[in-house]
This record gives sequence, structure tokens and C-alpha cells, in this order.
Amino acid sequence: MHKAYDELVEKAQVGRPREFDAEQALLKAMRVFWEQGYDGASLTDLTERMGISRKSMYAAFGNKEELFRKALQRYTEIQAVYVLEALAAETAGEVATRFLDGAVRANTRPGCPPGCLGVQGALAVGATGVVARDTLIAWRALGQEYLRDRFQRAVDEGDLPAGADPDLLARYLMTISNGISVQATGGATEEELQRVADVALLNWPPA
Amino acid sequence: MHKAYDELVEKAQVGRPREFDAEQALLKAMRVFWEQGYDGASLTDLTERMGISRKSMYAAFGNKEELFRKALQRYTEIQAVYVLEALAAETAGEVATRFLDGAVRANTRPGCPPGCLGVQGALAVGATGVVARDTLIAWRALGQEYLRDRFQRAVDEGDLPAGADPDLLARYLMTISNGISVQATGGATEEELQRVADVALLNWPPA
DNA sequence: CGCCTTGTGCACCGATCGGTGCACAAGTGC
DNA sequence: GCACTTGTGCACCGATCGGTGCACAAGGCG
Repeated sequence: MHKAYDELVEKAQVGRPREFDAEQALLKAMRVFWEQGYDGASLTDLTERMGISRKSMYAAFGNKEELFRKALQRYTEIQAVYVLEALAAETAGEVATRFLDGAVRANTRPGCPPGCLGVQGALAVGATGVVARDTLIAWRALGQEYLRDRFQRAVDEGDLPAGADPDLLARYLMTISNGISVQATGGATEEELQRVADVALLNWPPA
Repeated sequence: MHKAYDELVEKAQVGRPREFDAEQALLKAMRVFWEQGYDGASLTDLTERMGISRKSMYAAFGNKEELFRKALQRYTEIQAVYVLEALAAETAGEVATRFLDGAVRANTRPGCPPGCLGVQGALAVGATGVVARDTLIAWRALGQEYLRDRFQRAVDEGDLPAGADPDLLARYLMTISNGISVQATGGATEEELQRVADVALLNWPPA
């Protein structure tokens, strides 16, 4: 699915090789950011869970913001793949269904923190977190654009009625997905959220 | 609508009277928490905006957690009154409409921070923010209970069909409200979110 | 082997965190 | 006036924040 971090950063192998698995460490960091948010995850929290020293973290990932960015990238590839999978569905209705169903499952995955890193990672933050916050705002907007473009295509192809508003449909689904994330953080179960998702799509396309 | 803070804390007037307006200071603190979240709002941020010294803040409000609790209380009374107003509507359909319309307006109020303090105030936090996070989880759950009880009453009264699920309806509306908050933080406008709210209620009651 | 480059562990940086001790100011009640 | 109670401003607390300097370890390459 994705290459290991060491392979992505292709550099000549000179000097002492690192003693830890950068990919595993990045996955650990992703979890910490997912659970505690950008501001709530201290370097001590992160490096302890990653099993490496501060110095090794900085050498391998740059700084805290870059680590967050790379963790979000992994999150996108691993936890948010359902978005791309949904977009590939045959019809707009299947796209919507798969998108919300995927959101329900991704936000209530056993063994994973509840909710979505892209939502709760940095919603309201202090001065030190504005970069992370803006990164996530752009991340969520990107997903919404993907949906909008897909629905625009559906309109063009006649899959959706000509009067359908792709922008509205995308925002509608993303709003529900965002709400599902908040609900999951509050302890809502997969079954409860699945019923919500089903209700949200009872009338599709809404018009 | 609500008494001034000084009046609530009824105590004999002995000793030097405080030089600042505790109610105004609390409203300022509410704004800071609203904008930056519990963890993101430092005591320096808070006291500077409140216009008082750290010592005065501690004397008047206890500590940061209590200040947050009291700020949330004010927020509930001032910004989230639309919930109680919606609950008082005649029919379940009007309750739902007023609830979502109120959420849209409260989350995009000009001159106020976008989004909802109860959502973005403390979603994913570090060790220092767990109390605030759990407070907000309970706060959101309480609003959802109000909706559920109101819809249960509607079922009992025949306003909603006997097969309607009050718990599901309440969670559905709260999920959309939560999503609206996230969307507002991302820059969505009142008009855009109002269309989302309208779409969410096109088919009411969903069944 | 020695040279060079890079990773690692530890101590440490200045800044900021939430919270407080203390001296003094400003009121009320006598 | 006095005693008493409480608010205020400032300096300061230990802890923690993100980030680094430095000595040394561990590999490739000649």
C-alpha cells in the first residue's frame, strides 16, 4: 500500500544507520496525535511512545510540526483510505453510502482511538497550534473537494439529476462525517452511528 | 436572562471590594476558551483578555478548570439558548428545525468565534485537559438527552409515529449539529450551513 | 587501520506552563 | 482613629514546553 519511510527518503547510506524503525515510530506518533491532538501531545509523550530519544526524532522527522504532517499523511493512507475507495464507486449514491459507512467504521475502529485525527487533531488551539489547525482545515476541505468533484461528474454524466448541487451534497456528507467524529469521541458506538448514517441517506439524492 | 456573577455568589460585603466586573471578565474568558480551546488558552492569554491579574482571577474564579466550567455555563446561557428555545416548540418537526437553524446561526455568529465551544473546547487533549474534555462530553450528551426526551414525549403524544426512535432522532440531529461546528471552524458560511441543515430535514421524521 | 558521516544518549537551553507568597492597598464595622 | 477582611500587583515557584550542544558510538569506504 505504501512504502516504508526509509525507502521514501532515498539517501546514500553513509554514516551510522539508525537503530529504530522509522515507519513504526511514525505510526506510534500518529496514534498519540490521534488521541491527544497536536497541542495535547508533548514531545515527551511522543518520543516515549515512539521508543526513541528526542534527538533521534528530530533527526528523523525534523520537528513537531513536520512529524504531525507526516503522521497525518500516514493517517490518510491507512485510516482514511475509505474516502478514496468510496469515490471510486459506480454511482453517486454508492459513493455517499460508502463514504458515510466508511466514516462510521473508521471512527469506531476497535483498538484505535475514537474519532478522526483530521477533526480532533487541532480544532481550537493556541498560538503554537495554528499551523496544525490550518493544515487540518485544508485536509478536510480537500476531502470535501474530492466529493464535490465526484458529484459534479455524476451530474455531468446524468447519474445525478441536473438540478443537484454537488457542492451542497459534498458539504452535507462531510458535515455528517465530521459530526460522526465528534460523536465517536463522546463514546457513540458503531451501531449507533451506523443508524445515523443510514438515516442521513434515507432520502438520496436530497432534493 | 441571567444574574451577574457578583449576585450569584452572595457573600457579606466585607473587606476591599474588587475593582473589576467579574461578569465581564468571565465573558472575556469564555471567548478565549471558545477561540483557543481549554488547553490552548493559557493563563496569560486569559488574564490579559480579562484585563485582570492572575491573582485576581484565582481569587474570583478558583482555578483554570473552574473558570472553564463557569465560562461554559455562561456559554450555555448566552450562546446555546437556542437549544432550550427549540425544545419548547410545539411539534417535534419544529423542534428539529429550530434546533438545527439555531445551531447554524450560533456557529456562524458575526463577531463571535466560529464553531461551538462545547465541541472544539476540548476534543482531543493531553493529560492536563481530560477534565475539560469529559466536561464537554457530558455537556454534549446532556443536550442530546434533552432532545431525546422531547422526542419521546412526541411519540407518547402521537406527534411522532409510534415506530419513531427518539434516541436515534436525537443523535441524528446532534451529529449534524456537531458537524456544523466543525464546518464553521473550517470557514463555512451561514448560508452554506443553512442549506445543509435544510437538506438534513427534507425528510422528517426520517423513517 | 583511520577517516568521514551520521545516529544516539544525556544534559541542558530559554521560554512558558499553571499556580502562589507576600507586602500592601482599600474597603467595612467599631 | 483602630482592627479586620479581602483585593491587587509583582515577583517567584517547580514543572514542563519545544528544541539543542556535545561527546561518543557505529557503520561505510579508502
